[in-house]
Amino acid sequence: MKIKELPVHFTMAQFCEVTPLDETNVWEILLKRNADRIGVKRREAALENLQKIFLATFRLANSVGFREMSLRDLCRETGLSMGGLYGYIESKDQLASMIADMVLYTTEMVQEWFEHVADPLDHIECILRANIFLAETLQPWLYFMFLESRGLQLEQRDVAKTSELNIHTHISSLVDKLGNINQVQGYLLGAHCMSLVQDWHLKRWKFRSANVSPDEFAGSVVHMVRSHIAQMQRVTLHLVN
Amino acid sequence: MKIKELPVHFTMAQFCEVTPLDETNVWEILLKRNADRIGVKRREAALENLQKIFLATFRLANSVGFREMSLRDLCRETGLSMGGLYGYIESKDQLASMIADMVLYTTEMVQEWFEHVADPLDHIECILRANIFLAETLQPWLYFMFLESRGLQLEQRDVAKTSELNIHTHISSLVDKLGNINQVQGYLLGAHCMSLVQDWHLKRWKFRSANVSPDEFAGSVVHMVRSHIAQMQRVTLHLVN
DNA sequence: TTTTTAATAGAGCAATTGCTCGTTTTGAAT
DNA sequence: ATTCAAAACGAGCAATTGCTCTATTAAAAA
Repeated sequence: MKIKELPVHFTMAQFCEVTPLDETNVWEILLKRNADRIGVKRREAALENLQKIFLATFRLANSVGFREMSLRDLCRETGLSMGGLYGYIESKDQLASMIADMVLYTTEMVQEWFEHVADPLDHIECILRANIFLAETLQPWLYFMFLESRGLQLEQRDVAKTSELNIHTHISSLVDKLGNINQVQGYLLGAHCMSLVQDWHLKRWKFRSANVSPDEFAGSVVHMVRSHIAQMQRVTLHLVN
Repeated sequence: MKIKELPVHFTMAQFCEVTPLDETNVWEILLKRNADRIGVKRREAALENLQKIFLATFRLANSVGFREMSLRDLCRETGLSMGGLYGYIESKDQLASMIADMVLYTTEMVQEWFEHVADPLDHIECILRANIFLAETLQPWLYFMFLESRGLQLEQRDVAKTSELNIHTHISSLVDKLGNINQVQGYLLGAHCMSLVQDWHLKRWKFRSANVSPDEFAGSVVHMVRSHIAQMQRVTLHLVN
């Protein structure tokens, strides 16, 4: 099945079938995109250690913060030594940059997947679902970016902001296509969409303890957005008549 | 005018009139709640320096992060010396704790203000508006708490989480009162409300550059929530008939 | 097995951190 | 003007940080 064949109300399971981003090939992509900077050349060992390093980074940084995580903590957690670690990263900052790069790469990828969907409302639904389901796979990456982007070097600093604005304005422009909805309303709807979608990776602790599934969550978000748009159109029509 | 006399659709201006939390007495509250820990006894000087210290902390911490803000940076920014600074704080951690305490104090305060509102839908609207307008005054405090709570000592660590869960479950219980809406839907609606409200202080940069006013934002959020609830009730009724 | 290369180990370095404490300055009461 | 506690100062301390570099081990090639 290809992405183009997905139904509008696609589920998490259906999304996972078509996305080239599962938990195994994330590390292959990571290695490929940073091959020149990684000293270790033995592929299998490199993949295994990269996974160790990044999972440990997420565990530490997402619980106490990236800056307060020392590289000695990271060594203890991965089982590597200081020298071993530096075979995979150039510096602590560059470790964060690699995460930023992956997030930018994957989110831009998803953005293009649904350009063929003609109906604006359906298109919005696809974007919402895709971003929620993507966040299910990449939660630690996205969570890291949201909370640590301030601490990154200038280059990667605005990655999160510009990525957010891209999707935001994309949704707003789709709302515009519907007609009968003014620009401020469209802008705010875009903002609300971003907020609702990000909630899934920002508050993962809450939804996990409440046993909410990604499909339930996505369904609720889609329902809320569609209700809001329908109500706005109803009000506008009423004013016109 | 008292809080009980506020209309349901109260504006930012009306809210500011009745709230005992403006930008001047925030510092008096802060001083009062930490009087025993603050060495300096001359009230005027203390108020002025406290303001300097906390505004500088927000400026630095909210742009590069609390942990990466050194106390020497803070001294440069406030004009105080290392020793002078330590007349107002016991430690760097305790500086963060004072912020956590203020946030907890103010958010719990607001929570009680609208208990008299009988209609559940109106009650929800009041909570939404109040939290958005409160975030207009206390934006740097709330933003700090959201982004730095991981770095706090165990005591204050869960302040943000429990505070969020309190309001969340409060809203969900109000939705329950409406009847005809199942528990999962009610839970998710509560989550969406929290997400939409927090968006106002988390993405202040976005709304400022788009010139969105707090009243416009609150109106949009309220409209979205009411539309969603109305639509859920409509669907339920349709199924019943 | 021997040789050679790739990968890891971890003590050590310079810089920075939060914090202290003896000294100096300030400002109100005498 | 004199006094004296309250407040501010800032050099200095121990601890920790990111990072380097040589010694050592593991793996691959001969």
